[in-house]
Amino acid sequence: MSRASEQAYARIRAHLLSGEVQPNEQLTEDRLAQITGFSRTPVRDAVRRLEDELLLVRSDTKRLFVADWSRDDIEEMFALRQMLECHAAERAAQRLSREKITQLEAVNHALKDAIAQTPPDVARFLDANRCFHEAIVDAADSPRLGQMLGKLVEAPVVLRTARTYSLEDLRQSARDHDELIAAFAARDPDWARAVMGSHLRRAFHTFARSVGPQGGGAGLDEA
Amino acid sequence: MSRASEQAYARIRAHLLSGEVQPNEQLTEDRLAQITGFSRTPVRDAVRRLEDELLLVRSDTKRLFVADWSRDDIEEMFALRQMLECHAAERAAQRLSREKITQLEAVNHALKDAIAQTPPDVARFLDANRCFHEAIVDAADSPRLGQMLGKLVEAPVVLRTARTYSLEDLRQSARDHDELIAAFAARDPDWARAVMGSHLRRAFHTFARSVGPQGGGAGLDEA
DNA sequence: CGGATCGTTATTGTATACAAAACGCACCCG
DNA sequence: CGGGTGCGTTTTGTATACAATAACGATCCG
Repeated sequence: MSRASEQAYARIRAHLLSGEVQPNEQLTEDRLAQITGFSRTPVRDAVRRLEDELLLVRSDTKRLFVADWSRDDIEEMFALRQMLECHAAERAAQRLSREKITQLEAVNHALKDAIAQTPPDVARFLDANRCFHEAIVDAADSPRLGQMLGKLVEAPVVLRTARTYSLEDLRQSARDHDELIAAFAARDPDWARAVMGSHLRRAFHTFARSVGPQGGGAGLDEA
Repeated sequence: MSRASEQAYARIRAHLLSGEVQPNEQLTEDRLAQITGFSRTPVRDAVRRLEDELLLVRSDTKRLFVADWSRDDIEEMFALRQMLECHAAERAAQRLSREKITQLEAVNHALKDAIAQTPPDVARFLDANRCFHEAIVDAADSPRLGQMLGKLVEAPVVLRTARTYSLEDLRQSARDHDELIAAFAARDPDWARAVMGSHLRRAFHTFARSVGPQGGGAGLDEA
């Protein structure tokens, strides 16, 4: 989309993730238009996308609310991501060129650098991590798969999860990436799939441990 | 969405599937507004959805075109559908109530009736088939999974595929459904997944056989 | 006092006019 | 003759006004 629509999307999204709004809180298109500074037209566009990503939901009568992610929702999200990204890893193993594999190595090197800082540079870690996973999905060469994963990874939980990583978690991630690269270099789809599976499953448990076993919305229980 | 937006979506979709337009043909929002009789606002809404379903695509400069589904695209679509719907079957096996299973039996009974006609009532078969699969996805109780599968199944290819079924293909589908029901009744997720896998994979090969081994767009080579 | 109904207000949906951007073509210059 | 540049046209993007619908509250009746 173009300028206004895109910016409106980014601002509303930031607003939602910032924690300034509560799950189940009602929003109006007018209010969002005020916040973003654009008219309702591009705002409605942005809202459509955010609905699609399930950051916003509409009531049965079209009123707009901040989504509330239950624990079940989050589990579901992780499960789907795992399924799709394992598939991506499998396909990537069959398609990645030497060149691309070298690039992955570079990205993971940057990721390790971010970890090696004291304290670890989590922002850079996240950035490199995202880049690494995106490259794999891209190599899978499946537009629809990419689209689906895009939405899943965009989910708010992923962002919030980051800071719950311990240093050891971060290091294990880097090791997983190394092994993924080895699987790619060996052109072994099964191996790649398996490594990706354990990589993501561990991420889920790390998350699950950090938020505790209780259900309910994930929007407020922090700080 | 509401009336105009929804109707615009339905009409444009019908227009695309009717074959009156060619793959890669350019469309304008204005033209679609004329065709549907609504203003551009709801049309743009509808177009967004159709873009999301990949029936329409935009060029790098935002111009609108009828999507061209290559053979690779179709294979990809089937592969993703298989992956997701196997997952759904697995989850459904763990969740379906006796009651729901009974309903599935009824639906499949209707499906068999449609086949038993001479000639087979393909429209009714398709309807019952869709209903059957939707019930399973619904029972999987995973909103995002449902959303993803919705888009995939909406794809045009599925509709066009129907008429390439032979009577024997239709009967085999009914048998697959029976076995799925058996797997559900036994609460055996692995069994359900396996049956769903072969069910959908066969559908793919039926399709692939009917359109032949060549690549290229799937929009015109019929009649 | 409980509950339904109607009128008011808040919110979303649609149409239209206008702005911005992209395409195509002709023209000009090397 | 080739290529780039400018201008008119086409197409998409945005703002605004208005229409339709849903929520809320007050009033009236039982």
